Amino acid sequence: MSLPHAILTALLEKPSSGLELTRRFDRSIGYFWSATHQQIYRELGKLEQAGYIRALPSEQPARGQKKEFEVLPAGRAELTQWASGKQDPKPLRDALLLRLRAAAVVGCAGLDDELRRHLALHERQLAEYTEIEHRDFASATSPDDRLRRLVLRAGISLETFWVEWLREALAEVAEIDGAGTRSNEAR
Amino acid sequence: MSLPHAILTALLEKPSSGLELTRRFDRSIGYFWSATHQQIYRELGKLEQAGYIRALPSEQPARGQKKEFEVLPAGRAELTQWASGKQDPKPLRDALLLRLRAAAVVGCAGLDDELRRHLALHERQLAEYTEIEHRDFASATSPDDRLRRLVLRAGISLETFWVEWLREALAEVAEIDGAGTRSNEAR
DNA sequence: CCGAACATGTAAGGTGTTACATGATTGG
DNA sequence: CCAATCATGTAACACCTTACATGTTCGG
Repeated sequence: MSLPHAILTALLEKPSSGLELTRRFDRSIGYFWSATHQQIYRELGKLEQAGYIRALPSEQPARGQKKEFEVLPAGRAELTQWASGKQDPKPLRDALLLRLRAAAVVGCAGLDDELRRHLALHERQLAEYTEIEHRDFASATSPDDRLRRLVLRAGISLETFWVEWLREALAEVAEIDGAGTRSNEAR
Repeated sequence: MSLPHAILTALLEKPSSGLELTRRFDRSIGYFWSATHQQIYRELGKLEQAGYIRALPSEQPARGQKKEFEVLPAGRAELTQWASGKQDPKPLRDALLLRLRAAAVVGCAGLDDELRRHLALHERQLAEYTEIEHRDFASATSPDDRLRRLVLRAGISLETFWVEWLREALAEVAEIDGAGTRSNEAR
């Protein structure tokens, strides 16, 4: 049940419309909890019905019209309770690792291209995070900023992990393929 | 569409029954792709219908009777293709990071207990992985073993990341709380 | 007025989670 | 023979993903 709380957090930081939320979920919030606009609109409906948020009373609520939401006290209470509760970390689920394990069984043709592609993606993401840290958190002093920087650093460390591991993986696969080729030539 | 391929990989490594698969998904395979027995039985049914696997012809296929599966050539072909294809990495989704960001807005009461709890969990997982590496991969020479060790090392690096980051987070939260307490006392 | 971008939504299908149901085997 | 465990499933629900549908605003 994380998505509703992600939305509550976003709306507390700044009241927004569905599309604005979608954009923010493509940026800062999406760095650790992604969501599509369909998920967001559906969830906004539920949150409004539950009395956690309300539409800012402004224009007519017609289709195609912008509709901004703000968090009600009940929503803030719900978020506070959720954030301070218990929740076990979810086990890792990564398709690339799974594919590597599959490659150990069915052979790893063309695997290095995919590893290089992922490496490039993670390098780019790492560069983006690093730039954000320098630009927005050069001097983070308020508790809010310090917590947000802490979260950003988790992202940086994670991308750093992937970059390093993918380089190791490429070296390993190159050696395996090399050995395979040599033994093929030896026949 | 990763679960069916995870099952195909597992069955290629060793033909198994549903419950045996479940156990293996609690151990080695589950380290990077978890699944419950309900998911596994449902998926075994689909894979059998698709002609990717078949039940080993042995006893009567009655309810409550053990039923072992093996991979058919079509299943191996499907897995090979999937493993060598393209797939973008999924964006990170982590509830703890989200809760930290929420805490930046609604306050971080009781947060350090939760951080300490997660730290203990990740320390234990790291110890388990490290032990496996020493026990099973002290001298990994075959291509299979080297790939499997590579995957295991990803797990080790990830758990190491969490342990280090959680320690940093605890220090940060302690400072913030300390400052908060001091400013409360100052009133 | 028309196309592009903005803005909100519906529908369908796949995946994961939780709770429950049923039969077989084995140890006491 | 009874309880615990093994083993295989069903059902219902929540969640995520993809594709599609509809209306508004604004620039040319």
